[in-house]
Amino acid sequence: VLSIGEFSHVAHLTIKALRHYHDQGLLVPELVDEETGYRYYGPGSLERARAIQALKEMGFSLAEIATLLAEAADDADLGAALARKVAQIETEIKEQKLMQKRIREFLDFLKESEEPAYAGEIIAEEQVPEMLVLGLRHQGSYQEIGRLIGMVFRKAGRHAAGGPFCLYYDGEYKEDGADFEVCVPARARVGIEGLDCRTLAGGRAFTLIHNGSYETLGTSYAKLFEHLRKAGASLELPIRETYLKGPGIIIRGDPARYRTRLMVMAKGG
Amino acid sequence: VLSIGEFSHVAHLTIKALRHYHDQGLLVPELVDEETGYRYYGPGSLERARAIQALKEMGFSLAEIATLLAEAADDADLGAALARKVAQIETEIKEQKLMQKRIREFLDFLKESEEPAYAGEIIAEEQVPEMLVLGLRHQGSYQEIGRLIGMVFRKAGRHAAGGPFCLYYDGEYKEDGADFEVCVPARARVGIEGLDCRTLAGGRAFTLIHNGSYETLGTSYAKLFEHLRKAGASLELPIRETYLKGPGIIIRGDPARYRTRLMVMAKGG
DNA sequence: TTGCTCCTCACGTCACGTGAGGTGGC
DNA sequence: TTGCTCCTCACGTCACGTGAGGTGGC
Repeated sequence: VLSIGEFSHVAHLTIKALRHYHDQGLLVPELVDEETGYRYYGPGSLERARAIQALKEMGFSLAEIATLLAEAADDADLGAALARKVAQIETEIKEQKLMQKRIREFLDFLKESEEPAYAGEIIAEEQVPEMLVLGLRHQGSYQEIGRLIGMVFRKAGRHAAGGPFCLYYDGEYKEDGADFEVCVPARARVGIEGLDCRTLAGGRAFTLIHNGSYETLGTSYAKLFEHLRKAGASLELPIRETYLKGPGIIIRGDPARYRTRLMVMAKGG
Repeated sequence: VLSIGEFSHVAHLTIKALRHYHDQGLLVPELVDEETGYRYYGPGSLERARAIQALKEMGFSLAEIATLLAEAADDADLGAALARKVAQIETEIKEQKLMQKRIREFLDFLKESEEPAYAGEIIAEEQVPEMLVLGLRHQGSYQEIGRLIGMVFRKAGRHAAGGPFCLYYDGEYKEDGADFEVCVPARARVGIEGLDCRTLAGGRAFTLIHNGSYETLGTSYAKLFEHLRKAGASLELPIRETYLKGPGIIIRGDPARYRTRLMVMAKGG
């Protein structure tokens, strides 16, 4: 017979674990000194300890192990419980994989919508090329844009090739019933249920980077339109608003740090 | 502002969970009535609740979520933590798969060593066919057989095609330094490090099923040898002992239920 | 008064690890 | 006496669930 410390070495179990198993009645020492309370273990204990370890390495809890060891008369009786455990682990793995999928999709989204380096709040005139996009047109409130962006990204999945933007088809600001379209650049022409895949025409455009909260967008638009008028051009709808850095999906960033690119196409550009 | 019950509905979180998040400082109500202690939640709480849920579905603990929400200024700041979490989940999945593998291997072993239906303790004379086996020869004590069987099965893996048996090359019983070989039937001729793959010759054999503990094997052998002598045959080494039902790997079955097939080949059979 | 919503303890879960504080024999 | 091995509490972990017992306004 061995003291708990000695047995701990041969069984590869900590003293704390052995005491715990004793408390649980899972592995009772062969002898307990009544005076000192010292536990003593024999070869039978070692055999049982091995069985416990083997079942633990198969993912069973101590309570499960206790009932298994109590009810099974030999190895063959374990079959059903083992098969069930494999299935149970399988569903756990599926949950883990689902978590990974959620994270990976979000990481993809972060990568796509990474903010490119931009100069300050200068008004620029440029020739923009045409672009393949996936769009979702909607009549409603601007409040819904965040939700719609999420939806478009989810539907587009791997086909999304950049950050989201929005096209405004109204000539004026509308609280309700605004007509707009949430878009993402597309990698290739694909057919996706609920999304419209098409080419956005390019042309002569005026752009401005707006820094800060959406509530102050008006001022920036005013500047842009004024510039347009001075240049003798008139705008062609829709207006394009690209969310370089917006409120985020999980964490609402500081509105002061939002960056939005406003773009209007010059008519007959 | 909403009471905890109302907020619980819109946020899809139980009241208990909301109170817990409050205790942890993770989601503090926007207003707490000092007299009644009633909690009241506003739209800001909803946004934070969504963030918490999103991160929970990605596998983060409440403590992790608290630090993430405290330290990240926007979505992009989550990137590193998310990547780490994917890796962490990956190692967890690997552990789960290892558990499944252990269980499956054991289930395979159970299936292979399933006890075929046998009549009682009759002595039979039969022609046995030759058999392809994987063997591990060893000099030592019979005590080691259990361990060696495990080793042979582990090495043979998928190539094992049936239950284990043992060949005894000594003409007598030996406590120490016995010469024996632990074998399993093989599916096909393969080369496995440490195992000898070869064909066991068939021939005229006498077999007897021994029921019960190994300690009483002697009596059964005596019967078998006597029968052999009466039949005018002499035995050819090695003797073959097949463990139809033995002590098991995890659970030591009742020795009274062990079943062992003893087989001796008749010389010049 | 009954019913409903809310509140605050306090305990349980799982498999031990981490002390604290104490003992008996070499 | 010191050191070593052993002992028994008791608390912490994680994210709540499950009561118990009580309150204030409709």
